[in-house]
Amino acid sequence: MTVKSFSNILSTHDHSLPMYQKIKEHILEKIAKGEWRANQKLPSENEISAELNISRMTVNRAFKELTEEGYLFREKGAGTFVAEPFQLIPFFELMPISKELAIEGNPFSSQVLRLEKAQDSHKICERYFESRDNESLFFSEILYKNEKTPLQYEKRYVLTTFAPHYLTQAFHKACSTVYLQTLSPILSQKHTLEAIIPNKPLSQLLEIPNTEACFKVVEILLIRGKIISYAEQFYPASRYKFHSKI
Amino acid sequence: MTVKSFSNILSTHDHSLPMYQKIKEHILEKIAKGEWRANQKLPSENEISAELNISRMTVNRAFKELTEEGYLFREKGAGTFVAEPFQLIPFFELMPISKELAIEGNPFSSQVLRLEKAQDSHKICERYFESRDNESLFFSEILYKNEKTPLQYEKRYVLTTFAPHYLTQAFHKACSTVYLQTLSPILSQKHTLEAIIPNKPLSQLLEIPNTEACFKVVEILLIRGKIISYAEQFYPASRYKFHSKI
DNA sequence: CAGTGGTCTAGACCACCAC
DNA sequence: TGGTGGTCTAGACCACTGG
Repeated sequence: MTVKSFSNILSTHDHSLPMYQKIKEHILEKIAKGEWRANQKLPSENEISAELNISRMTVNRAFKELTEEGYLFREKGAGTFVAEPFQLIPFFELMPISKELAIEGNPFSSQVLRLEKAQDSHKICERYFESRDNESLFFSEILYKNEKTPLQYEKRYVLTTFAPHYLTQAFHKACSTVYLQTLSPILSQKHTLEAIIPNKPLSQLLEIPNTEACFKVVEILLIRGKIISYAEQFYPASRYKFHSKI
Repeated sequence: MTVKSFSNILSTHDHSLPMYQKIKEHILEKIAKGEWRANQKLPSENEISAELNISRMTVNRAFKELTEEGYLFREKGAGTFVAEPFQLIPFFELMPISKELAIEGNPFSSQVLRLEKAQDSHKICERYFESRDNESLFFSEILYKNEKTPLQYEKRYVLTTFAPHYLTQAFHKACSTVYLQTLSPILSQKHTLEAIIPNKPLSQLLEIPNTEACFKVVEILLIRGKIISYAEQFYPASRYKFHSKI
């Protein structure tokens, strides 16, 4: 790649934008115009820094950011390449139930059905916590309502060591998810979304006919990869829809 | 801030991790432990680089990345501070079915059940296209399979003016969504996700017992706000789960 | 004013890759 | 083996902030 692809970049003495920004925009323009196509190799950091008479670190910053933004990909020892154009992938947000109702300004109430030390913690640890230790667990069953309409039934296990005061909570202002999130700033989480047909007790709890489906959300909370809570949440599908963002 | 907050970082000669990573983790740990709280000021880049006897650029990279990740915020001329803990809102991606199977390296086949000019376009325009004009529409019914297992049933209406060659497509390599996306670079889209219990014809098509729920996705494709396609897609819930990307 | 972060330089060493 | 990107250094100048 000996072609001078960057020579028409504005002079180094134009300080309206930082140099790495100018490089980024120049590259994006080439890609947008189709001048550089997917999987095509870009000039190396050394070539560009030599051509523009700037430091390699500056070129590196431009390349690194464009890579993080998904426009390029890099291979150690090989080079930097134009990435495949990406598609708009729609996604659905899932907010904690209390947060969601609060945002919409709806009243929120919770009915604690059970809140106790778990009996069969050994089995639960093995099944849901990926742990062979018999760790001590709390168990809760909560029904969250919008005004008087059930919106979510949740059963949850929590490590007692993580949330020692869990049993004293009323979950009046915040749902269990939000409560646990406040306990640690470094909580991470995984969710799985399924669709199910509720069994009879569940449909009675949620006050829906058993001809109606439910969303089932499995929520796993982790700290540095260790599971500290496992929950299953059920939403009546008639009262809950996901709308895509983007 | 004269306290030596970083002195217990592993020696510079430990090359198991890049230095900026070690700094990042050290900072995250302090935040996690509550040692540094929200809005608290961190030592400056200069202080840390002096204390650890490393370059300021290395500290800068750690700070910059933690800021991009939302853990810190910075103010020019003032300093670097711990950010408010943020809530992780999980979201679920919905990829076009052919793209999803391609990524997972699965075989993909499609069975076109119907592909024709729509009969009752006037009603359809009014109901789904927010249009009182009687615009000409194509109609398709397609069953997408992974190997021989049905994965998605889709019915779709498309403006004939947008996709004049729609009837000649076989949808062997790309599903209808991807085909339509290739026709215009400025397509936007809206999706709605519901859970339903399938009726008998649908459960037969998808080859599932009628005790099993389905995801129903409504996909609306638009160009500059004008709807050009309306589709309903049904996924058997037993064969399809959404996993959150945080 | 002194200190801060934002940017940039002109080198350097390394692991990795293609040849 | 020579080129690539990943990382790091020891300086530097600037605009901006706070006291």
